[in-house]
Parts: sequence; C-alpha cells; structure tokens
Amino acid sequence: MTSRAEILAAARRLIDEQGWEKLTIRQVAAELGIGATTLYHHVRNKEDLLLLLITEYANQIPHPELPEQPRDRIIVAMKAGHDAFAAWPWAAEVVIVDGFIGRLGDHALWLVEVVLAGAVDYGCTPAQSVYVFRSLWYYTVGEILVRARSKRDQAAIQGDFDFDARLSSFDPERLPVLAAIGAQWGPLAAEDNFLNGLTALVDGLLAQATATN
Amino acid sequence: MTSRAEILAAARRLIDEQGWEKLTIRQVAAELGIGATTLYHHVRNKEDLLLLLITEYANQIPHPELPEQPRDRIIVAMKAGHDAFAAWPWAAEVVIVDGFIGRLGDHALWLVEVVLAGAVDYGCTPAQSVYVFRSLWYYTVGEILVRARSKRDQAAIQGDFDFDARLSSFDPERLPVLAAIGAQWGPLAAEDNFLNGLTALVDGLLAQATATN
DNA sequence: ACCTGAACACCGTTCAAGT
DNA sequence: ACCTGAACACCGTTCAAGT
Repeated sequence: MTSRAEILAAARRLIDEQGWEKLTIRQVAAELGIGATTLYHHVRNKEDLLLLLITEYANQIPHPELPEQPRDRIIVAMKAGHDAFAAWPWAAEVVIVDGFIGRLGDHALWLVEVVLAGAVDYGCTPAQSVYVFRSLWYYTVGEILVRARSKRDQAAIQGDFDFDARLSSFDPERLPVLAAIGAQWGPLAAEDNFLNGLTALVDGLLAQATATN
Repeated sequence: MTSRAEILAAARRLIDEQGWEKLTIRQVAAELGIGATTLYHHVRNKEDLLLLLITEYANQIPHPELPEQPRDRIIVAMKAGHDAFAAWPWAAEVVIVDGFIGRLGDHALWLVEVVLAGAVDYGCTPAQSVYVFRSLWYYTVGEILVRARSKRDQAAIQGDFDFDARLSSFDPERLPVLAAIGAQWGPLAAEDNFLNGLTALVDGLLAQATATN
C-alpha cells in the first residue's frame, strides 16, 4: 500500500537530484516501484503533487526572532522568506510558473503579516504597506529566480549574464563602462548582496512613504 | 520555399495568441502549412527558435531620451527595459526559464551601460555600479514575472496572491493587519507601482553606496 | 479500496527517402 | 538544397479490468 507521504518523499528526492522541470509522474512511480497510474489514486495530478510539496515545505519555514524596530522587523522577515526560498529555489520557480502563491497557509503568511505590520508601525497607511510588501516581494522573487537560474546553468553560461563570453566584443565607444568592467563582471555578479539591496529598498520605500504622508 | 523570417512571424503570432508555453514546433509548422520536420532545416531546435525571436525583439527596443541627472538616467533606462519586457512578458519568462540573458546583443546592452554609467557618474565605484544594476534587475524581473503570471491566471486566481479567496479565513489574532486589509488587497495589488518602487530602490542604493565611500 | 496495463493524445527530434 | 512521412523516445492522464 502506497501512502501520499511516500509519494511526496520520493518526489522531493528526485527534485533535489535533478531539478523540478525533469520530474515525471512515471519517474516518481518507478522510484516507488509502483505503476504510474497508481499515483493518481493518491494525488489529483502533477500540479497537485507539486503544490502539496510546496505547502509542506512552507509550513516548515522557521519563524525568526523579531527585532524592536519596525524597519528591522521588515528586513528580518523578508530575509527569512528569501532564505527559505533560496534553499529550495525550485519552489520559487513553481510558485511563479504555476501561480501557486497565496495558497501557502497561515504559517508562511505570518511573514507577510510581519512586513505589513512593520510598515504600519513605521507610519505607513495600510495601502502603503501593501505597496511596500509587493515591492519587496518583486525584488526577492527576482533575486531568487535569477540566481537559481545562473547557478543551474553555470556550466553552459558563465556568470549571471553571460557577459564573460562576450567581454572582448564590447565596443568601448558605445559601451565604455561595460568594457571597462570587463572580466570583473563575473566575480562581481557572483557576490551575494541580497541583504544589502533589501536594506536599500526598505529604506528607500519607507523614506518615500513617510515623505508623502 | 520557407524562410526563417516566416517561421519567426508564425511563431510570434501563435505566442501572442496563446502564450509561449503552449507553443509547439508542430503547431508552427501547421500554421505555415509545412511538415513539422521541415522546420529543422531553418532553425536548430525549439530553444534556438525562441532565442531568435527574443533577440529580434530586443533589437527593436526604443532607446529613450536621457535626462541630465545620473540618478534620473538610471531610472529612465531601467523603466525602458522594464516596459519592453512588460509589453512582451513571455520574453522575460523565457529569459529566466531558459537562461537566455546576456546573449541579447549590443542594442539591448546599451540600457545596461546607461545604468552602470549613471551609477559611476553619481559617485559609485565600478563594483558598486554592478551591484546597483543587479539589484535593479532583480526588482524588475520579479515585477514582470509576478505581474505576468497574475494577469494570465486572472480567471483562476484573484489578484496577485489569491488572498481574496481566503480573506475570511485570516485569523485576526495571528494576522491582524492582513485581516484588516481584507478585500482591499485585490485592488491594491492591481495598482501599477513599478516606477515608484524603482525610484525608491534607486535612491536607497545610491544613498547606501555614497555613504560607504 | 487499491492497483494495473493498455491506450489516448500529445511532445521534440532524427533520419532515410524523395524532388 | 529543400522538403517529407515514418519512427523513436518520451510525456500526463484516463479507463476498464483485475485483486
């Protein structure tokens, strides 16, 4: 007898090994030594399987200790969400590609709540705090997806933007700064500056919001 | 006799109609009234077809007039890149999903150059200007992907985060701000605040960079 | 209830064979 | 050169049939 938990565990194993795009229903079944069609007695379809996996994961995200200052609480909460996604970047890809977001459960939404409450405590209106959260969310999602991609394609593509391969072809007349940066791009793009950028964005957003009040 | 231009035009037509994920080599061939295998005489494979389409599109992105101030040049250049992607969001998805970025050609890279040069003119080191660009890029990519997704899934999912469907289930004890925002979330999430967030991020990044110099 | 193989309606891509 | 149908190696999913 097969259980849903066994199916999820097998799927997770395969995803960690080879990435979620390669995951196949038939493959999960083979991993469990059962017929492919048997899976459909425990899971509605492939999308449902991925959603179950993600909600399970989201419910395990640790809730961080919150600092005093509202501005710092926002940063800490967003960083916690980011780190959870970054540790399992395929979840972010699925959330984006299949629109799973928002079905995540109260546990994960608590991080959203902390960001919104921090903005309100800082002096934002509720509308402004939604704007603050969404802006931070865009930044976070973009960082995870771009980095996850460049990490996976490391063999095929050098650095985030494949600039390395084209450095010599930059026209110093038309693209002088790019040409000057040259081979430094690769190492610079590999640096993890998520927290710095997050801080800059939070400070920029809060300054903006309180200036217009 | 089939030409590569005809193939690209047909593919573009089909993508605009039904989205790039649904695009099929066999479908493009059918649209042109030729055998599916014929396509492989004009295009290496499906990935190559998509790449050709994107580079063609990227070379048509208009170069905006640049304002005087370095800070404003950064914003204008980034906004132009964003708007080009936003008008054809599937390009951003392909760039992310298939790691096409960096193969875009000098025309599109000019926008990157403007951002980097603006940061340097403002007083950033080259390394800092790369950091500034990457942070802005993450924000921009995230915005496009999240919005593109929520627009496509409008029928299935209300708003960016499917909160609407769950508003009544928010526990006011544990998620008070979310519960208070309630039904306002949908309209608020639908607002286009890309430029505001971009401005906040640029100002935050430039303040941060010059503070540490 | 739980499981299964056969089958359906698809994919991208290759390749020998045609003009 | 340019095009083709047949074929290969896959998919997710359904369904009647088994225990």
